[in-house]
Amino acid sequence: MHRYRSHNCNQLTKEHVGQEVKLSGWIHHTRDHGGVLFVDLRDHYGITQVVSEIESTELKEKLEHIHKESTICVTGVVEARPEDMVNSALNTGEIEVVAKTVEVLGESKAMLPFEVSSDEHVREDLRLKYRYLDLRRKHLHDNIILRSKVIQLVREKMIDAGFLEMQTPILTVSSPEGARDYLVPSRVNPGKCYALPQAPQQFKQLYMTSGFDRYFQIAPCFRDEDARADRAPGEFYQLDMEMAFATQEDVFEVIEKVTYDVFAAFTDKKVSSYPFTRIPYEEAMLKYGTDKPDLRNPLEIKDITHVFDNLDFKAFKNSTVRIIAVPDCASQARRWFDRMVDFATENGAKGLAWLKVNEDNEFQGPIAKFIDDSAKDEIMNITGAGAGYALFFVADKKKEAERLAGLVRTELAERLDLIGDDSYEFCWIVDFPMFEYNEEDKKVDFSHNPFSMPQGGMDALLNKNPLDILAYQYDIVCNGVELSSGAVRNHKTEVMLKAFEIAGYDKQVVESKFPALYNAFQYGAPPHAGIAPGIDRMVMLIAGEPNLREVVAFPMNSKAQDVMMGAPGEVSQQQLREIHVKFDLPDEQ
RNA sequence: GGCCCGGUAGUUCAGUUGGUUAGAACGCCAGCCUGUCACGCUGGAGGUCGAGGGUUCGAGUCCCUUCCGGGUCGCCA
Repeated sequence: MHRYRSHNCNQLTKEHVGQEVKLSGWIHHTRDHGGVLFVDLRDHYGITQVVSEIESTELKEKLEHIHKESTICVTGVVEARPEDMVNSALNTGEIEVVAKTVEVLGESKAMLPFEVSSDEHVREDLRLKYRYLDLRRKHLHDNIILRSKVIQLVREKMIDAGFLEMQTPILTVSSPEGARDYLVPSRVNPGKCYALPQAPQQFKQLYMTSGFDRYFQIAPCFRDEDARADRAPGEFYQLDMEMAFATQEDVFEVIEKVTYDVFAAFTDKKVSSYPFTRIPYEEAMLKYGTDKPDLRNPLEIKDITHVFDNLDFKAFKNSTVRIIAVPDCASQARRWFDRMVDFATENGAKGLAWLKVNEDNEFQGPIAKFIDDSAKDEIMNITGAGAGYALFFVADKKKEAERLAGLVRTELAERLDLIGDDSYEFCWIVDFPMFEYNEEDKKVDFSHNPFSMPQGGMDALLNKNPLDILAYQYDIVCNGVELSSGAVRNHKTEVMLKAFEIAGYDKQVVESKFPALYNAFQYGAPPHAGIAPGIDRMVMLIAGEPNLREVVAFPMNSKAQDVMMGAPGEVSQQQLREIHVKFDLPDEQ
């Protein structure tokens, strides 16, 4: 006979009636009716009802006093439930197990920190402290199962597409670009530190240079940055991939298929069919005011700067003017518009002008008097607005106007409930600028990844205004969430040196900061390109969760602490001496 | 580091203009109940109202400081 179980708690049906079985699991719930006692026995797979009848008083007494969430092992006989007692909510609802023996395997305290059997909202710090109890709860348990299945499918799809899963070092060197590193002091090299990788960026490029063709890895990445709902502090996972002899389109083709297949496999919602929409960065900033637009939002921003050139409206003079036309909105109360103005000013706008288009297609509202007939016609033309529309105007310096119009677009859609929740809308943002002007330092900087290939190559670097040069740099975005960025890499040392020179770094900096890539590329590098979509974010989107911690089994809190394990923790003086570390802490008060 | 929201029983929450002994539901404990599956019924235990200070005859409630949690900006692919 089996030591712990002959079946799991989601298995037994009418077919098993009459069999003697053994089940193990957690006491999910008990219902004591005096003469008869019901126990819902739960394991990873499901729930089975165990019954103790009046004839076995001793057994019933025993079961009655075992605390919920204890683990027990039950032997008994499967019996069919009467027709009208079938529980259709359970896969095992046709039967029940009449208990003969019960053994307590692991006892639980009487008072649980929170109810495991209910899905009632619980304070998050408590959930994190007792994560093993939280993970027993169906909702989170199912999310972690989903996560595992998503990763498994991603792996299968990548391998089907000819990719090899390969590892990269966890203890490596600090990368000077990007976020702060997690550092690990070296014992045998006093005064030196390893860094945990922010991404396996350089290693995957070295794999390509080493003659491998298609690499991928479900890669842990470490960044010492402050948390957000969609950004875990500390560590997270990426589907890191790279392809040799590949263009941007080659990467898109692989990733579009994998993301589509994975999302479609786990959701009933509509998933964008591929090829996904490509939106140049400049266009995204104009139409959506952001480089991670939510395409479920039907509103679009238009530029009407030129319309105000000939009008005597001082507030809009010498500004970039953007407009959002919202259908079926003119009926909103004055107070509703005032609240939108408040929203805009709270976010740094000087104001938010608005107009209504009335039944006769006339403008009504605070700034109507400044807009003459020809300007009105032009605005109606550009926006496609008609009766019942409300128009919102944002005027500022170009960058600020873009940002504010983007915020207003999102806020309008949310307040008017225009964002449907029945689809995953993917798009690529392409043609990111290679450089940007850093106002603070008064210099040209890389705007994203310094290893991206500039469009036009060396010729562009030599002959174009740096701020006009675009990069083969792209983001994949879903429902307003940035899943990843990627790029065609710069595999030519001379182009690399020139690009760094424009950003103010000389040859020596490149040689010393990126010795591996710089040296490797002098021995014949293949053109290569890649991307690294965030696994946690994908699962978060598929699970419909608002927050990354709902799809991570053991997440840290927003202060990058694991309150269950007590990480980060103190270490002994001996350990610190061995790694040659002394803390320099601010004086205690 | 800035801003916003929150912290009341084991849990989720309510708590009026500052006014009697701070409540409910679930959970827990005891008892009753032979068919429940959110079982039902009776009774009971359980509170530093996050902490400290202040105003007041009187503070869960008002003020100040501070701690903790979440969100967001800064930061960040």
